Amino acid sequence: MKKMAHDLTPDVLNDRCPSRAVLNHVTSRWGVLILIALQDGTLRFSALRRRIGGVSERMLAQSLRLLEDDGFVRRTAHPVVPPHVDYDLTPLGYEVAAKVHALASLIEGNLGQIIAQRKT
Amino acid sequence: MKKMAHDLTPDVLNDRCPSRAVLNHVTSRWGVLILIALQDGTLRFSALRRRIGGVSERMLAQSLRLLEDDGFVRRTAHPVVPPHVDYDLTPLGYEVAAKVHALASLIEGNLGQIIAQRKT
DNA sequence: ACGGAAGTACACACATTTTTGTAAGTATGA
DNA sequence: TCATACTTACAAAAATGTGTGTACTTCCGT
Repeated sequence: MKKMAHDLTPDVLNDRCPSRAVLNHVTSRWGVLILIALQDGTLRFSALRRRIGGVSERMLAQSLRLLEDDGFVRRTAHPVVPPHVDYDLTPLGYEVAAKVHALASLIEGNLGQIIAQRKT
Repeated sequence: MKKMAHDLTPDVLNDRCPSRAVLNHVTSRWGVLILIALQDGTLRFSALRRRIGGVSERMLAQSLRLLEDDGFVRRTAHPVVPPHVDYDLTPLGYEVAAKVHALASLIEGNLGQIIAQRKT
């Protein structure tokens, strides 16, 4: 028995592979920025919102939950009023964030070039 | 003269920074996959479309143009009929693709864990 | 001291915007 | 007839924004 119906090794190029969804969470508009922001340490919801320019409460909450469900972000809620919730990266989340950050830095570092040759 | 009105160093966390747009092109649903697919070498439009599961002609063309404008992908059209167009990565595109690929591989490699702990 | 305003971490309903898909068209060779 | 590499118009789907509510606490002014 060697032949299986569907492939067992994850492949993002494959339409039906579940890795696609996870990749999308990580590379989503706000997901990327959340991971980068949390690299510097724990942040609470409101601080994260201030750190990431342009994000709405709705999208921040939504994106955080996806990353939490995937196991990249840890949520710690303190049972106090007014509410206090801390967010930080899991070990795996840290690895992912490092890759994302490397990508963002590369782009930031070459932004001049990129924009310069655009109008060519 | 030390104080400038707006910051000159790119920062993706800043709402108004142009690096945001470039990052979005690269991390877009199809942009990521195009870069990964082109890492293995030159591909023509139709081959790329077959390689990337689930992409429509429309989105492939659109995403390719964005990456081309940003200088990550090079387009080479041969003046023949029927049309023949080759796509490959620029040096900068190659660097970006490597980072993206590293990210995708990390996710693929940990997909088991990720899915396993989800239902917890 | 007392009323008022702002901050907190969201959820929810609703509106708008953005993204993506679909189908059709093109000129021609195999 | 099918494949090629797109473009364009139209339609559907998905993402995102906006405003409201919550149950309090702290800070502010008077």
